[in-house]
Amino acid sequence: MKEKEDIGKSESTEQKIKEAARKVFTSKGYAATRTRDIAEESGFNLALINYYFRSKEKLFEIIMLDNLQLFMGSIIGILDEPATSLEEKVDLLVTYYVDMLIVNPGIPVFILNLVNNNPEALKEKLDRASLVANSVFVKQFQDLMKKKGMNIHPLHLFMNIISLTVFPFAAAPLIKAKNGIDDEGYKQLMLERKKLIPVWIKTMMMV
Amino acid sequence: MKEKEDIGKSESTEQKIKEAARKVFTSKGYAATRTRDIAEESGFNLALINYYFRSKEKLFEIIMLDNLQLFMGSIIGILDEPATSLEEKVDLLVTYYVDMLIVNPGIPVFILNLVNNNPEALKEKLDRASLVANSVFVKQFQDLMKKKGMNIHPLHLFMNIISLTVFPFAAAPLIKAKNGIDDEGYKQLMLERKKLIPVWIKTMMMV
DNA sequence: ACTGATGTTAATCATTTGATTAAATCAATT
DNA sequence: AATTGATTTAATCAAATGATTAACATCAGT
Repeated sequence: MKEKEDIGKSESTEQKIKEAARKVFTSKGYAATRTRDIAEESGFNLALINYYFRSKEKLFEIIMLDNLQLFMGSIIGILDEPATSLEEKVDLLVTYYVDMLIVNPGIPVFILNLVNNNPEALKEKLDRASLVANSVFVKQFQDLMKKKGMNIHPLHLFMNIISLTVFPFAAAPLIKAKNGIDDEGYKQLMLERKKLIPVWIKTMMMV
Repeated sequence: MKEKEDIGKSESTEQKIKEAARKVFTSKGYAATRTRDIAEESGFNLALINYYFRSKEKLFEIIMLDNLQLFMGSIIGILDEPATSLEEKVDLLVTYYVDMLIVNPGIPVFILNLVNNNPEALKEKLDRASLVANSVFVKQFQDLMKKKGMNIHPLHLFMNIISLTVFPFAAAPLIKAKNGIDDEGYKQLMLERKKLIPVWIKTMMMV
């Protein structure tokens, strides 16, 4: 039969095209990438990308799901784990994002574009999990708030963690340019933040 | 090619086209907007946008400069003011951004795209001011650090303020969708943050 | 070697899209 | 009313772009 899902198959070409697509789509977004860009980046002919993937849109969908998984896939697992403390969860979140974004710096802007221009396309992709609202993470934070006699919306805590961690990657080119910092220097700043952000979060929200 | 720079001329139409362009460019970005979109949004014919502005690119440049001004124009003035204290500067920054972004929620993603896809186009626009590095703001923070016996890079302070303030606007559609919050509810959250962020910043960085 | 399936390419098509042109309309001035 | 210049439009062009086609190449199984 056909069976393309077999074993080694043509891993090579299809994978190379997908890699090229990932690179171009992630850095330039859907509208600005030409299928010819992907062809060139992959080193193959234009028609090949339509041979393996049916269309530009289909190929984009695949890359989009990959990137979504990268950006949101690990959150639920961390937030809903009963065995870790609130502080450990903060550490895990920040560590995951910093390490992942150092390797994939284009993800934040890609996701933000997606979210702002394709709100309906996202709905189906992420409505299955209530995520933050009913998580162990939120319960732990609410317990802490009660104990401390404070009253901060859990969403603020979550927003603060993600903001402090993700935004500096999204704005990296601007901050680097205006402060004359090179790639390596900026990476060091981000690694510094990996240690600092959990401390800051604890200081600011948990007294 | 006569004198179009004359007097009152047709304020109306030109301004309407610019408004339409601002709206479409800001929400969809350069590549995804068709000049026909702008024509439709403005209610005028396609050819009009080329009659008033020479080309799509020229028109975009104008909108881009407006948005850049909106996003960065007020920072220097705040950071370099000798008459305000460090804490007052934090208040002013957060207040400016929250109020401005409630009215212009599309600005952050627009700027982030610009910065990530047109790094060279930005260079000339913002190299004239060292901005953060030599500002009164940084000096005041360094004085504080010395007094407290601490040692945090001033860039972290600046990043933290902007991250906490701006990111929740960039990610708004995602956060709203996942938490079932409507526009008005989200606006209230942001107004809450306007008060909270300065408190948090002081707590986390100034002990 | 032959055959058929799979992989790859150059050439081409149809549509979209930024831009131009020429004509029509309008407003102010004579 | 006629003239003139500014504004606005419909029609069209040329280039870019996503997709298709048809021919060619490669290779596994016979």
